[in-house]
Parts: sequence; structure tokens; C-alpha cells
Amino acid sequence: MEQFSLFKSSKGHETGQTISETPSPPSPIARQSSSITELSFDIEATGRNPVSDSIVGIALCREKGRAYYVPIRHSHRANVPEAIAILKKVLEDEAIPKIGHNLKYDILIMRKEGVHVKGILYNTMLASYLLNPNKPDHSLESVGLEYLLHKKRPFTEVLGKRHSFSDVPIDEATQYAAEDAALAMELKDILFKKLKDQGLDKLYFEIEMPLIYVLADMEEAGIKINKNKLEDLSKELDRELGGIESRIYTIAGESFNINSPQQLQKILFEKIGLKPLKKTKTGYSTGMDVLEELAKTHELPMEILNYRTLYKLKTTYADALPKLINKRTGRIHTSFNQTVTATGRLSSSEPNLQNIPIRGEWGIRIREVFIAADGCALLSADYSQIELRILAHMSNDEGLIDAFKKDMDIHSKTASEIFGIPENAVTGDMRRVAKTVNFGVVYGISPFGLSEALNISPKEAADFINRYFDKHAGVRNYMNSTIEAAKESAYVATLMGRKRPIPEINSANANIRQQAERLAINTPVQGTAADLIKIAMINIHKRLKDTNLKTKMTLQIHDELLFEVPEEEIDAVKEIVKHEMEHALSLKVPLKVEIGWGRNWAEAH
DNA sequence: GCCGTCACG
DNA sequence: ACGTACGTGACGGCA
Repeated sequence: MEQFSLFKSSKGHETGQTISETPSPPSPIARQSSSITELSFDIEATGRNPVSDSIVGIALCREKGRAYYVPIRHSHRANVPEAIAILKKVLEDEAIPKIGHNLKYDILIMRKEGVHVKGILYNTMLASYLLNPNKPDHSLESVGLEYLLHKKRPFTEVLGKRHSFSDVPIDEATQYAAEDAALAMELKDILFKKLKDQGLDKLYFEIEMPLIYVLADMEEAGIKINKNKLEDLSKELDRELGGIESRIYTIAGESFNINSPQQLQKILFEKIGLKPLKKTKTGYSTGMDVLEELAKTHELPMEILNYRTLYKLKTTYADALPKLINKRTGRIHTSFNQTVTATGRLSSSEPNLQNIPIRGEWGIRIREVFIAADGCALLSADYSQIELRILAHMSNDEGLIDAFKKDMDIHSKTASEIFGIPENAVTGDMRRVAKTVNFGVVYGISPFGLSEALNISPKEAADFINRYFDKHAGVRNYMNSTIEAAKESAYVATLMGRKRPIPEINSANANIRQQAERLAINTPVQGTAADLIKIAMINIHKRLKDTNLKTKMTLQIHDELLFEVPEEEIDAVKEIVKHEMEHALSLKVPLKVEIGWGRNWAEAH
């Protein structure tokens, strides 16, 4: 009888009181599961990474103000099978909507216990994000404070000097955990009403909510790393670095910490007497653009640049990644964060697998370390020129639309326009300049910014920009009207209605205002690309499931998807992925996806 | 904890 | 006269 007991707690924030008591089994959950109309839940686990965490207890809330804590591995209790069996019934019931603040995490923890959460998800963290993607912190603590003026006790304070939540006395644990589930339930009504009022409910239910399940699968799948090869690479980088290091000390005439910008400044600008070209808040800049310029007059800056490149690759990738291989799965499991960026993009952390090197000889060698499981290949699919195609659609610019309909080389076309020459006379250098101009357009171009990027004068940059807009009046008009609309409403939106408030758009300070104008230009384009690939991910995920394919989606890198594909599925998956990505949305221009595959990520590209 | 730097899209 | 490309995350140095 005592094996599975619920600890009942009235929610804290109204009365400021929480009572714990042991109700008599059988539990109300088990008895009344058919009558549950919605369920708020929250997992307490040890550690941070969901793939290795183990569940301590779960808080449940079926009605406002009354939440329960179910200890599962709490203290000396270990009633795992009994508790899980009861939870499974409710959490796997597709007819019961689930409420929670960070449901991807909860879903992943439950999966390790063999529970596969299903059904509609009311994720309050995501709701908060859609309501204001500028908010820097969507923790339950922060959202509860903003919308309910509810002050939550910090988890670190509850934990104190204990190692695990399972060591927190059960009364205190109950109070803390039950409060979370109850708070999420209360926030749900408020936030989802606001979502509906602002027309964001469709974006939530059709894109962000289904994406939770896709991302959970991706994180769970992880990706395989050739650990030995990576460790060899680290040693090789070490030897290279040793050589560069001694050359640097010889040139400088002394040894110093190359990684210390302070010490480096002394060497470059005081001892050697090179000209400081740019300032930072704290001193003279030794950044890449500065060192590249200085490299024309002295041999040291180039050595520093080479050192920095290799040091970065060694510390951030070669040395860091092996430590993150999960002991249970032997693979690397990133976290995809759905509530970080202001534009709607995902982010990736611990480790960030969206910034794995690709450029240069060493970059390629790091990509080669990402490999497919035995019998599988890695398949990469990336959108070609996605942001410019979206700009073509949103601006309705005749020239851009025409170019993409004809599948022209867009950078060569731009080069011919800004240099005023026929396309067949465009040189590689001209194309490179035009490529930078095209990027600049999407970023909310300014003569100064372009001049910096191209190392030309602001005057020359302004000429390029003027010629570009003379040929693309549609883009010019679109940018002007976007800024005008933003000044009216103080926000901008993507094609799918994702909103980003831009309060600075009417600032009296010209710098702040121009910055806001660039955001107003860039956000709808970058954000629509994010909407688009999210739709593709959901559709691909569904088709892979429906057709019983074993292929796993593993990574999203903004305009690229990476899959681990059993060899016999390659042809079928290529077809599905290409089609779903190219038809995720129907735009005025065709979408183009390039696909490759191989044993490692470098080969797949 | 912030800063500068640099990896990616 | 001013300070400027858009979006991220991780590292080492330093206070």
C-alpha cells in the first residue's frame, strides 16, 4: 500500500502556504485517469543532460491550486515500476493535453523510463517566447514573475549543498516541485489566451508544438563521433601550435601568453610599434580584420592569426567534443533550444553543433570526425540561397523573381548589375564583391558596413548599393514599407506571423534607430527561413515515421538538415527530404535543395 | 561575470 | 558628429 504514495500540496503563491500529506492509495490519478481533461506535469531529475539524467520525482497538477509530487527515486524510496506504470497510462493518452513549462526536457526524461508522451502540448516556455522573442530569459521563474508576479524559490537554494534533488527532504521537495506544475497550469490559461489574441496560436499549434517532438527525437538520436581520429587530430594540432608558438616568441623577442589580448597588444603596438587600427572598450583591437591589415607590414600578425585558428579548433572542438560523448549511447547529444533567438531560429548548445568548422583544411578534418553508424550514411540537405529567395518572395522584386525562376547564378547576376557589364564578363573577384552585396542587402545594408566588409571606401560602397537598388526597385520599396510598417506597429513579422517587437524603431537616437531599422529588414527574412525549415522538419519527421523508415534526423544548421540513413534507405530518403524541403511553403520562386551523402559529414556536403 | 575573439548560418 | 552590417555559443583571460 505504501509503495506508491502521492504527496499532496496546495500551491504556494496564493496562500503562501504549502501542506504535505500522504493521501490514501489508490492514487487519484490512477482512479480518475479517464476524467482528466488536462494535466500539468514537471520532472525533477538529477544532473542536466536529459540523455544521462535519471528521474527523481514528478509533479502533477490536475486542477488549479492543487498539485502533487510523486517520488520515484526520491531519498530511499524506489518505486519505479509502480509509479511509471501509472504515469504511463496518463502521459501516453493522446486525448489528455499536457501542460508544462519545458516539455521537451520532460518528454526526454520520461522516454528513458519507457514512457512516450503523446498528444497536444501546452508548453508555457514556448508561449512566452512567441509572445516576446526579445525576452532574454524564459525560465519558469522569469515567466512566472512577469505574468503572475509569482516569486519562485530558486532551485539552487532548495538544493543547498546537496548533490541531488533526491536528497532534499520530501516535504520541501513536494513544496518546490508541486509549485512548478501548478504554476505552469496557471500560466497556461494566461499565455495561451494571449497567443490567440495576438494571432500566434496557429504558429504555436502548427509549427512550434509539433516541432517539440521532432527536436526531442533529434536530441535523443545524437550523432556519432570518431573519437580516436579526433584525439589524433588534437595531438596533431598540438604539434602545429608548438611550432607556431616558438616562431611567435622568436619574432617577438620574448615569450608571452598569446591568448592574452593585453599581452599581445603590448607586443604588437608597443614593442614592435605597429599602428593600432581600431579600439575596443578595453584597449586596442587585435581582431581578425585588424591583424589581416597589419599582416601587410609585418610577419607577426599572420602567425598570430594562424595560431588563433588552430587554437580555436583544438580547444573548442578537438578537445571538447570527446568529453561530451554520452557513456550510455556512445554518441554526442546536443540541446536544441527553441526559445533563444529573437528571429525564430533554433540554437544549439552543450555542445553547439551548429558551428562545427567547415572552412579550410583543418575545418574539413574536423567535419570528417562526424560519422554515420555502421551500415549507415550521413545525408546532408541544404537550401540554396534560401534568404535571397525569401527576399524575392516578400519584396515581389521582378528581377530577383525572374532570376530564381530561371535558376540563374544570383551573385553573377548581381555582379553584372552593379558593375554594369554583361554577365559573361564577370570575374571571380566581381562575383565575390556581389556576393557580399547580396548578403548586405539581407542584413539591412549600409555604406559603412559594406565598405568594412569589402575593404573599400564608404563612397565606393554607396555606389554599389545605389546601383543595386536602381536595378531592384522592388527590394527598395519593400524595405521602405517594412520600416514604415514597423514604425507604426513597433514590430515586424515573418510569413508565418512570427512577431518580433522592435521598440527602438522610433528612437530619437539615430544610431539606435538605424540599428532597429536593420533588424526590421533582416528579421522577416531570417525568421521566415526559420519558419520554412521548421515546417520541412515536421513534415519529413512525419513521413519518415509513416513509412516506417529507420532514418534519423540528427542536426539542423539553419538552412541544412543532417540525417543518419541506413544504406538501403538512401534513395527513398533523398526523395522525401528534397521534396518536403522544397515544398514546405509555396513561394513566388522555386526553392532549391542540394543533397549529398557519405560516410562522414565532410563527404556528405 | 564580462570582454574579446572566432567558429557557424 | 556619430558609429554601423543579421543571428548564435564557447573559449581563455582577467577583474
